[in-house]
Amino acid sequence: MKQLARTPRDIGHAIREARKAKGFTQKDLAARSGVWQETISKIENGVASTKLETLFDLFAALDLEIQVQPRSKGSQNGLEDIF
Amino acid sequence: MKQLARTPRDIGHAIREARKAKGFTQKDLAARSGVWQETISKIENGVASTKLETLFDLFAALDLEIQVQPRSKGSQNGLEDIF
DNA sequence: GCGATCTATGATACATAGATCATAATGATG
DNA sequence: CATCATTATGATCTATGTATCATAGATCGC
Repeated sequence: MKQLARTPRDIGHAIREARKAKGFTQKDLAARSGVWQETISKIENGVASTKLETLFDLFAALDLEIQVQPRSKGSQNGLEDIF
Repeated sequence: MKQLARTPRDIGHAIREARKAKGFTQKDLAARSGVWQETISKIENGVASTKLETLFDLFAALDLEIQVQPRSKGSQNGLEDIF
C-alpha cells in the first residue's frame, strides 16, 4: 500500500489509512507515538501543517517511511506512463 | 532517483541532492519556493524540524513528491528482499 | 435508544519554526 | 591571494504547532 502525497492533507489521509489498517484507534496511536490524540485528529484531517518531527513519530509507530521522488508525470496516482 | 527518509535529516539530504541535481543555489530555490535561503540552509542540514507546509513548498519547486509506504524490511536502502 | 468508545473542537500556555536583517564562514575562480 | 558567490549562523519578532484539559459530537454494539 503506497500513497502519493503532495499536500499535508494527503499525508493525513495516508496516516489515517495506515492507522486503521493496523486496527489502531487514535488513542492507541497516541500511546505508541507520544503524539496526542487531539493532535492526531487534526493531522488526519489536514487541519494543520505538522512538524516533520511529529510526522516521523507517527510514521515510526505505524511502521511507515517515506520516499522522496521526482513527481510522476501526468497524474496524481503514482502510476507513470499513463500517456 | 529515489530517497528513503525516516528522519528530518534524511529529508534535508534529499532536498539538497535534488536542488543540486537541478543546478539551483539555495537562493534560486528560495526565489522559486518562497522559503528563505537561511531556512533552506537549516532544513538541508537537518538543524530544525520543518513544517510540512514548508516542505511541500520546497518539493513543489523541485518537482518532488513523496510516497508513504510500509517500512522496507531489514535495511535502510529501500531495497526489499535482502535476505 | 442507551451507554460506551472513538473522534473532533475549543481554550490556554509554551516551545519553536520561519521571516527578516546582518554578517560570518566557506568555496570557487581569476 | 583577492574577490565574488554561496552557504551558514546569530538575533529578534511573529506565527503557529503541540501539550494539556474539558467536553461535544459521532459511531457502534447491545
